[in-house]
Amino acid sequence: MPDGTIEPKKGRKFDQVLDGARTVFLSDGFEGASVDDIARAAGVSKATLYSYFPDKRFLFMQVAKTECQRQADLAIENIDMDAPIRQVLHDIATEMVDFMTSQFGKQIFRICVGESDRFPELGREFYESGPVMIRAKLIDFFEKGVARGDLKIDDFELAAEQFHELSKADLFPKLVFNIVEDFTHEEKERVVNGAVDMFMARYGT
Amino acid sequence: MPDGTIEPKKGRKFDQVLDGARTVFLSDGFEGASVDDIARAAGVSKATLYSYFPDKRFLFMQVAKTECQRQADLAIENIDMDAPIRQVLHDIATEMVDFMTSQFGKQIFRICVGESDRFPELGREFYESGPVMIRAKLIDFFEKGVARGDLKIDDFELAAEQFHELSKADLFPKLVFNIVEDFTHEEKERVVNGAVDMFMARYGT
DNA sequence: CTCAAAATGAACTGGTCAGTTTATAATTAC
DNA sequence: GTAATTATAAACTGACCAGTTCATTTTGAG
Repeated sequence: MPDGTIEPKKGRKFDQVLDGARTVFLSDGFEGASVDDIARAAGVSKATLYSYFPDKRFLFMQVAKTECQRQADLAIENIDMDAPIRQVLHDIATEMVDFMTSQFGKQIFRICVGESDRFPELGREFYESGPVMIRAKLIDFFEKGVARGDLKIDDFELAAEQFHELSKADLFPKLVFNIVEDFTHEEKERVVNGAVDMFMARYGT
Repeated sequence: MPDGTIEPKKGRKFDQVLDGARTVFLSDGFEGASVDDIARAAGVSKATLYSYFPDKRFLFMQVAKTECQRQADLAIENIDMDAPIRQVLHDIATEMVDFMTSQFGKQIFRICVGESDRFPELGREFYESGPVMIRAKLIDFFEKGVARGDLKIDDFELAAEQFHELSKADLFPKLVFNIVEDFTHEEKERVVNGAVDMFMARYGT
């Protein structure tokens, strides 16, 4: 029992399979990805893959969960919560837009929406580890703002969801319906600043 | 040439096929729906179906387009554009929420998002006949509001997209990720009123 | 009634894919 | 160095599905 290294999750090739799966799922979607493709991309035999994961769905869930966690960890801690309020709002909105427009953000959303009817845990799982987390962070910040006297908010949950939606205005539909591939910095700024202006007009003191 | 009746679109069973297709696509999605199922639901042989439509995608596009048109026609003309501005905004937001939460609205969105990667015309088609139409209507109304002195707006497009997004706050994610099936009138009112309040705080005079 | 156009059903083609099996080879542990 | 664990390749099962074909029946117009 060599406990010198941190216990590897499941076996030598576990992460290798997960990596291959992430690549293929992200580029082909859930239905579009074949298990043979995933095994090939992972550099692993199909039999090995099936020795780690009971089926394709489970494998996909694992990929989605892992990746969401990774993204959430990355995104949160480069915002200075003590900067002036408009600055903080601007930065948060920018983070959200950047995530949404990233390859991963776009694809994971597309897949979760497309499959969450035939595959309900998936939608729930994503909702819990995405939107719910974001909302919690926003509410935290709003509470500070109210305490400081910068904001006046009655329904915190609604305010958080409003800010979230505002940050995606115009960009989001164009993205999910494949009207455009990506946005310039200026296009993003227009929406982000619009969101901040609107939010402060409503909830600023 | 009996022109007494309005020219039937293509043949006796055209609409019958379309109806069956709508039913099956809406309940099973695009990939999930089999052409055999559709033919069965339409009460038509597969050969007949293929004599009307070249392939499954074309059939789906036809269903989506027809249904969007139908919904758009229905929704638009029961709003009194000359009522007080908050009233009009409230009514428009309510229409949008009702559409979004309808079986058709939910499913067509889910399918278009899920398939628009492998099937790009679909996304574009839906965007043009959905969000773009809504935005145009909103901008029309905003222009009237500005002329009347009720509103002050610089970026009309952005304002329209913002109002659209605000009207879906909180409700939309819960729907597409299958957290809830439907909303009460009160739940909808909370969001709709929140959208109107926010919009007027920013753009009201 | 007649005949052509439209519709039927059932079989068939060619393809894809998830998941299993098996005999063999590589790794690792002791 | 040997035995046990883990991985491999490749073939295979069973199922599903889009789209075609064709011999037969139904429909409807004149």
